[in-house]
Amino acid sequence: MAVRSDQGKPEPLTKLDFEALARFRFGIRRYLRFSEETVRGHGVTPQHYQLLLALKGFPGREWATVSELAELLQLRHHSVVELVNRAQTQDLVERAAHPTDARSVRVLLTPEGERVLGRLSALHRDELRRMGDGFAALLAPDGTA
Amino acid sequence: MAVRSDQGKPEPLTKLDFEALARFRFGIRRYLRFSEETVRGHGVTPQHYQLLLALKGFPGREWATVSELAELLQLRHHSVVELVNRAQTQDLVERAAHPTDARSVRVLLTPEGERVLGRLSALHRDELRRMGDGFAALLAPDGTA
DNA sequence: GTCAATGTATCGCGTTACGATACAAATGCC
DNA sequence: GGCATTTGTATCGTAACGCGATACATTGAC
Repeated sequence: MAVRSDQGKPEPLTKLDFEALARFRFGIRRYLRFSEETVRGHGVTPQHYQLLLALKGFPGREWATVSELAELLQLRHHSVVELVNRAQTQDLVERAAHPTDARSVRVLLTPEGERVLGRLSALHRDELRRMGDGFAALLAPDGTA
Repeated sequence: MAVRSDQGKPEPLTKLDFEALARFRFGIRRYLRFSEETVRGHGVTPQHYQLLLALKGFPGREWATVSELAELLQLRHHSVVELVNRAQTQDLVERAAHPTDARSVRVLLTPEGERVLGRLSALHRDELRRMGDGFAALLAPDGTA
């Protein structure tokens, strides 16, 4: 992979390194593209799907606070607020009082959100299995996998 | 993973399935977030970096046509046109005549684009090695990896 | 030479994430 | 218990970006 160890000043990348990075990026873009077209075909935006998935996929519970979602979705707090607003008008999620902290808000799925997420997640699971090994190969940045 | 085989009508996903999908998505978001902050810190947008990388990472050559880029970046043709326009004003890429097809355009890196890409790609390579196994584990959708 | 197919470019638009800002509740300190 | 600091959520204006619709040039088939 043309790397020494883990120093700050790296030696130049080889053509193969660039190709591997590009392949990896392409794999991600392709998956996200599949996801986008799939979810839009079901009437929701990619952001909505990610929101629903983050809620249902939260370890141990089925809801999350705005701050937690900001971390999971890697967005700013107020971007999540807006996203939740939008999803709420679509009847995909709802807000509820936090049991112990009156500042926080519990964001949780509506039955409709649950239904949509179920359908979409199944399609994503299938696609991931389809990509499966191909995706894993992308992770070998020296192109030898 | 709670799957039968590969039929169209899937059985419902388990909590673990949802968690795995959410983890996978989180991993992607995290990587893209790292990428965005890194490249912006060097004065380019994420789209610019992806464009440069697609050019330099093209197997066998160091340039690509607009159509090829549209496929690699998973964008519409005209979105790529606009992206190339923007990158061109930043002196990151340039257009050149296609040798055999007068309709096509060769998009290639400028020396400046080459420099920027080299620096940024090294950082991405390092980050990927850092995430390395963690990312691979995300790919096991049943959470057992 | 005509015509469909291909490749690139332009324009206007809607969405979305952001920074700046504001407000409410909780926490720590004395 | 009062008060400052921190934490959590929300609002507003803005800029970037990808897209659909559209236009134009070149190629290739016949």
